[in-house]
Amino acid sequence: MHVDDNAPPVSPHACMVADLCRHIEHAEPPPTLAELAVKAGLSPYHLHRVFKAVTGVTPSDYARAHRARRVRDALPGAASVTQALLDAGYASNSRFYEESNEVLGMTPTAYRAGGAAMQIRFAIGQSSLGAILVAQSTRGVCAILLGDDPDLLLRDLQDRFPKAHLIGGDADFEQTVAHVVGFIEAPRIGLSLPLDLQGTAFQLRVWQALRSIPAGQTASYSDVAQRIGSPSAVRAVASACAANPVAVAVPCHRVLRIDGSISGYRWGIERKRALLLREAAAATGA
DNA sequence: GGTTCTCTGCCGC
DNA sequence: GCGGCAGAGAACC
Repeated sequence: MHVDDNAPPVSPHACMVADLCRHIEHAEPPPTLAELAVKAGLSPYHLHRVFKAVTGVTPSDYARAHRARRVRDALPGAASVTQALLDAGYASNSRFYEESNEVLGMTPTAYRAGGAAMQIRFAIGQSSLGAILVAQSTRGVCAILLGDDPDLLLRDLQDRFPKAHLIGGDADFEQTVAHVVGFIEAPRIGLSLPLDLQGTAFQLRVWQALRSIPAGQTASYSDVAQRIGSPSAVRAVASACAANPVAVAVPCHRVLRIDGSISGYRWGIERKRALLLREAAAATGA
């Protein structure tokens, strides 16, 4: 997938951390910090910091998130809830139920019943920035995608929600799209629709921070990293921006390089430039 | 309730 | 860039 127009070069650290992530995913009891340190050839202290700087989360957070993902994947097809969570690596039933609300946003049984067949309405329209796809789950807007080719936008939506039941061409929903297009043309008015954002804990923190940047203002990636309390996680912030599923509603276009130059944009750098120009004009004029 | 592991601020090389 | 300590907190038994 095309994520960043000019992604920074991959550092040796990033490669090493990527290896460790794969190791965490495959090891059966999750590896301890000390074990990971041996594998990386670093001290546990330093490894911990490096890992967090690259990914934005600690190794144990990463392991927890991966375990949670495994349950989510296993739950819909599992023989029982208990079987699914034991398979995913939870030691016991009670351990999982303690955090199930955080992991699933609902009880495990409800998730198993309804989560897999999540219904998503979508429509594709045109805005001054080109083609736009808006999608909405029962909880809120879950995707706003921009591009040149409507077919590619639809394929992107399918990739993001492979198990969902996608419903297009709904007349009622066209109104919602018109609403979102209006918001794209004038972001300052705000989007009065609820968002349904799915992401890792770290991504959600970043997206929340982005939403606090008002139209007409910008921030650097390290500003955002500081704002969420992980000042060294600059690269991870950039990745989270690139993973933003709702263009403009989570204003990742307001994040610039530290020297103020425009860095990459998931939906094309020209769109980022256009959005920023428009917002700056609205801020000074009128 | 004690132990072990995790996490972070601070410092030294 | 890297290692290590101190001390607090969470997880585990």
